[in-house]
Amino acid sequence: MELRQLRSLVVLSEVHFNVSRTAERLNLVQSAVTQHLKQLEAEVGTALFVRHGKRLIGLSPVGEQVLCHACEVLRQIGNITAVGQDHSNEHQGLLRIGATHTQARYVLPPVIRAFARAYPQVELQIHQGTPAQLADLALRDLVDLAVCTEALGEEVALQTVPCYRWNRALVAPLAHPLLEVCPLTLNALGRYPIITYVFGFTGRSAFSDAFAKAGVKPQIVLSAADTDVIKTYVRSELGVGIIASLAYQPSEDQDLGMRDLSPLFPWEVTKIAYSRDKYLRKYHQHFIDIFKASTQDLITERVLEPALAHA
Amino acid sequence: MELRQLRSLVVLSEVHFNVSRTAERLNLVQSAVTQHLKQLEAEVGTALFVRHGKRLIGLSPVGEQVLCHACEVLRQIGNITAVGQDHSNEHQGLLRIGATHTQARYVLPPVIRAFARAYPQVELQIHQGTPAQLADLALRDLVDLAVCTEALGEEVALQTVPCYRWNRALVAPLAHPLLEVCPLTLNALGRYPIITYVFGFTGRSAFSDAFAKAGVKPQIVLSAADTDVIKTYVRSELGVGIIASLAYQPSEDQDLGMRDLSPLFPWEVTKIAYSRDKYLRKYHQHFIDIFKASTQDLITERVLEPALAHA
DNA sequence: GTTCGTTACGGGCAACGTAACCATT
DNA sequence: AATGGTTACGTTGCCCGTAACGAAC
Repeated sequence: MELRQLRSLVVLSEVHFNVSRTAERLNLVQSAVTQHLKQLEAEVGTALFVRHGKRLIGLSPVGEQVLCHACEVLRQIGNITAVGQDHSNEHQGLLRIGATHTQARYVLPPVIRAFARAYPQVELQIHQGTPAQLADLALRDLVDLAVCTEALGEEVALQTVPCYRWNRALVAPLAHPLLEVCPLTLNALGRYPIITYVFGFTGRSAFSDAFAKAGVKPQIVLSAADTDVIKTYVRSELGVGIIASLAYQPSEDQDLGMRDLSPLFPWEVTKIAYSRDKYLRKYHQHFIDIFKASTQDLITERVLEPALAHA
Repeated sequence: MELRQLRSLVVLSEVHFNVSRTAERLNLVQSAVTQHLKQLEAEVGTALFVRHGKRLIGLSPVGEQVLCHACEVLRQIGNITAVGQDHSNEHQGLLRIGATHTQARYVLPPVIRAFARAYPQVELQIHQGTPAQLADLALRDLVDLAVCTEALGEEVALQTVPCYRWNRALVAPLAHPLLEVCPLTLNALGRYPIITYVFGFTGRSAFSDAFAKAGVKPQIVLSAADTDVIKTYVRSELGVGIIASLAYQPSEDQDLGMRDLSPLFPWEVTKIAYSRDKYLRKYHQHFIDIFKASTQDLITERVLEPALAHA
């Protein structure tokens, strides 16, 4: 058994079992990949693939298991090279971050800036996706670190590091009556059309639960995965927005009023997650530190103070 | 990076960094192993070994980490071949069991007999060791399954399957007064010289705790790792023996009297442990089933009934 | 002096690439 | 047709083994 055979298998599974594409990605010729797969099947002693004639369609049950172990092998091989680079080229490498739109747009910029200053030779990649996709990317080691609020808490194969707490804010056109209502309650919110995040995103389920518990049925006129989209529709007066308060930017959002909603909804915790059997390079760990330090400011400036004001 | 390089590294660490022995084990020549190690160091980019001149003495910190990942790689490679064999030669293979002497001598024989009948083509190996050694063997995948009562409960990298409960029995020459004392207490035991297991073996620490809690200081005249040794010295009247009750064999131990001690000591649980990231072949799992079923009888015949009698 | 590790060199295997041949859409 | 996969065959690279050298105990 050879590593190249496993590489062919793993890449094959990533390109929908197209042998030609697999060969391209590996800088090989198709026939070489065919050989690898053939040899692997011979060594394992069973068919690993489901075939339609000559075309490969998918994996047999045995193939699934083999793939799983093969991924782990390659990850560990990656870890070995990472250990090496960490001791020779400590400041050089690649950092692949997975994040939701909100994180990428409103939380990561200062973190990335600080990190890039500290590690100018580390190439940065930001991959966007839904929380569920991010968990998957982290598990398959297609990103190094996933920044995420939901959906990865229960995945045991992921190590999660809690980083900061946040809560929601109401945004509405400046003259909107909800900006003045006192006290502001879930009931009051329920009387206006609301624009907020789609399910699976940014604390949406806790959001809905809060309304359900209060016996209020909110009028969600629009859901979006993306705070910018929400703001856009708020500006066109489709409804009031409920967004993560850290996504309100005083400088750019002067035309929108903002009210902290932390008394009404539970706090959310944003974490950084990574695969448990992944070796974190020094700069990976440093990124986490920077992220935590930087978001500490977020908490003090944006979240804790308004929260205290309402307390 | 190639698998053979990692194999050389791992085997090297198993033979105290003797390159020649490594080569023998791998059916290679010394120079080949030297090459592998050299290439690996080159790829990792750092010294992996501590050297005294040309001799290899140990691993550098980086080497330790690399070794760790390399072991994992090889284990997963092993899992892949295991998956394959499980689907082609389901009934052929190797079963390496780690056990303490007591398990190997008194518990395993009927299990092994049943297993060997079911899988005549599976080669069996029994490795003996202390519980701590067994845990280590299982972690390093030098045994498939470790049968053990202690010392592996807290190791998170081991999966443990509880199998049966047992407790202790007093064994003494037939005329010994302790066989008649009623009620039998820890205090009474404390008045006679005792022979039992050494620390780290077969529930010895719970044994000592029981005495300590009762404020009794037992007179341990001899400790042994091995029930047979204990019985031998009991026969030569050096003291009374306290052994796992399942190690008393009515047919062969007619010259010794036996009294159940389960009211005096806590129950122990014997488990089967294996490395979490190990693929268990069908017959591995079947062995666990047979073990549990077979020891179920032990409980009914030897443990539960006397326990009820005393209840 | 013996055991052990490194280096140099040559032969043999096998991995890859080219190319011609099938299969599927 | 065109895209995708398999098989056959030749060449190159490199992996191992032999052997001579150098260290360490």
